Amino acid sequence: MLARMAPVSPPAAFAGGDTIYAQEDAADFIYEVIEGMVRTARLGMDGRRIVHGFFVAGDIFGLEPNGAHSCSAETVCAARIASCERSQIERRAMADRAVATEFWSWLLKSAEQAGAHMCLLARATAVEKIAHFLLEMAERMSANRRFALPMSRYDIADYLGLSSETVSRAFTALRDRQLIATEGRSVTILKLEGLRRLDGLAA
Amino acid sequence: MLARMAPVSPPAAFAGGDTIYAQEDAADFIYEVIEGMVRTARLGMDGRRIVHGFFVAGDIFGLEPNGAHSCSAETVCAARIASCERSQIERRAMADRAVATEFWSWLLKSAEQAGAHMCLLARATAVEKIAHFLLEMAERMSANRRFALPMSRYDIADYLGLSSETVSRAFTALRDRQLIATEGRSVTILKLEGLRRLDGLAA
DNA sequence: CGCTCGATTGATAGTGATCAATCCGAGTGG
DNA sequence: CCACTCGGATTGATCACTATCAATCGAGCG
Repeated sequence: MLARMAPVSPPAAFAGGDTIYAQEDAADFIYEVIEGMVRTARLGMDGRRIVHGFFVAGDIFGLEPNGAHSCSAETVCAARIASCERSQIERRAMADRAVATEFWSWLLKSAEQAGAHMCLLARATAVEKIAHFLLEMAERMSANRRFALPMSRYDIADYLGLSSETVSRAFTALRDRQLIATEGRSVTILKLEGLRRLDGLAA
Repeated sequence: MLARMAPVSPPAAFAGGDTIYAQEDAADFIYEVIEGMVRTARLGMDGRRIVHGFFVAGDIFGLEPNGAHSCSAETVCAARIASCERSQIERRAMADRAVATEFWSWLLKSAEQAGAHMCLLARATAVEKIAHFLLEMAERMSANRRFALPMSRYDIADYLGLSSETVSRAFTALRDRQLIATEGRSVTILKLEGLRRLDGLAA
């Protein structure tokens, strides 16, 4: 929660597909998703896109080491985004011990998540990646069984290092195994345990 | 440099292959490599290993969000390792603004590196991964053209999400293209530009 | 000397990318 | 209102890349 740490601007409203900042833009602000979803992505020289992460309500993004963003950030669907000057955060972190602690633990947690994602990218099969992805999304969107994925198959593919066709096939494979049901972009988890068994990466 | 930030213990000497800490151990210390090389790795339930990173002289490792290590850390070759209580670091960071800034920028930089590695894992071919790996190692071991890789092909494979055989084949492919020369585990870069062209992931 | 481990190379199989066609829903303009 | 279009999703066919299985070779070591 950014507001606990620094004064935030009133949330700005975006439509789906809007660009919040572009690769190489100056990284002077930090953002928090109030509602909706945001993705951060990087484009390689050869046009290959990598989606670094999806951010939902309560998530913070836009913090980067150098002066410039290494990723672009776009809304996946209509969203409201609060922002805060980076210098403000830094000043507050220096002055207020609680803010510093919160920020520090947040940084560590995102490093941890990046590590888990690296495991997934390095070693999991397509179906395992999708199973993990669905469990991750269900948890982050705090949905029990049924939830709507706002992002396209292309977004999922670029997040998991797959092609969109393979993402489709993995969905149908899970559906054929009766682990999930799908209806457009909304997913119902039928057998949580079955998905968990496929997500065998966590130690 | 850990010593600038907190009192460190005198460096401990390890042989190659020693375990510094194991997965699930309590994460009460932070470490700095003084000499040699360390790898951090995670084992999945099914035995698949993922090497999260290699650390050389000057690198810090062992900092994790929860109380327990999610990775194990082992020496790749004989090494000297300094350590420091985590609580000490935290106390110093609270008290000294310069320490806090240094630590913070260090955290952000490692997040950035993790992001770059995710791109590599997600989208690069085997030869591209090896090309990038060699450039990364040449830079981090501050070697100009010729350097010895202390880690095995298995370590490299688990770092890049490949099999050891594929790593071997990628090395011979690069050798056949006259981009590198190899002699056991030591590598000579013959055409830096050729390798850079393969490493087309950075934006 | 024989052992084991790591590296390399070959042969084969499997997984996912790519090319291609179809289908569907939403938006658009006649 | 309906034909039209367009992007996303799905499925099929084929191909490329890498994993896997297997054999060999060499170095280090008891």
